[in-house]
Amino acid sequence: MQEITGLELSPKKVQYLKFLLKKGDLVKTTDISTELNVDPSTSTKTINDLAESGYVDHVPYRGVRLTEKGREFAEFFVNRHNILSLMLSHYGLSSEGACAEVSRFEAFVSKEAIDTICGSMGHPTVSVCGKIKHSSCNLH
Amino acid sequence: MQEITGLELSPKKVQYLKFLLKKGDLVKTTDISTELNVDPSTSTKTINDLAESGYVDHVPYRGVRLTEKGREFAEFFVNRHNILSLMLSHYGLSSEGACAEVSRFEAFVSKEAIDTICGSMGHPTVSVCGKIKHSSCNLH
DNA sequence: CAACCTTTTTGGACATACACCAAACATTAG
DNA sequence: CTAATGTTTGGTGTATGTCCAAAAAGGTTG
Repeated sequence: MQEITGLELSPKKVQYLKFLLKKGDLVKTTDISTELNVDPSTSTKTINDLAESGYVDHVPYRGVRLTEKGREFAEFFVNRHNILSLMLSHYGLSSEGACAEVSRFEAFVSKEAIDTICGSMGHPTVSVCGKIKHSSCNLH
Repeated sequence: MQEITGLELSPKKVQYLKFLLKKGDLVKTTDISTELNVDPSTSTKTINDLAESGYVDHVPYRGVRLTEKGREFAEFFVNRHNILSLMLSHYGLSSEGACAEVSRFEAFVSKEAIDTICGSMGHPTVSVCGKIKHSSCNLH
């Protein structure tokens, strides 16, 4: 289990990891390119970056799978998304609006801030976008 | 007065405009490079970009000044920063923590979201980082 | 008012992130 | 085992943002 600052990955790479976690198991690079609306060659290249950094394992022509490290990060990314969406929804944004807004900036919010916000909310278990787990929250 | 989506400028350029508004009047490109910790040649280049897009006027070797358009955007950027900082401070972040956190992601939050949040807060006039004006808030 | 010193800009190079296209390559279906 | 399909490689391009070295402009002072 490694330190997560929350600022390790670019917005696009965060999207990749969240999608990989949602799909689970072995995912085709083509599924990713379809989901994220990019050329298949783009997703292959990005996946190779993520593999080099140890977030995924890539078996060429076969598919991609999160590593243990990748899974931990992906779970944090999903929680971060959900906590931020819940927060925005408290200020009058619709579920969809909050979700869309958060998707643009979530990659730049630190884990430290998320833990603080999460604690301040009383560690909610449900957001407007999905459920929230607290295994990685440092403020128990 | 033109439409502002809030997503027009990159994080760095938002910083430039906020600094220019704070300093007011004619600002040396060297002051900017000192403030933002970049090489003077970097600030000159970025200022030229902003001048091409109509946010500033640049008189070479003399200084930089916000245009009317630039001033409107800069005021929105400052308000956005302050509203988001106030929001985060409601969830347990310190003034400095909220301010630092917001500085990283503010460029990706839309004016539409800010107006909604601002309205939901009852149009506060004071934040943890400075005062808030409401001239540009669409939900008066 | 000319030479010098300082400030600012220009030009060139580089890094990161992201994207696409065309061609090569592997897998799978028939 | 060949053809169609799916995937990767290599090449290129755009947008940001960065620095360094050299040129240019501005300011200062004998």
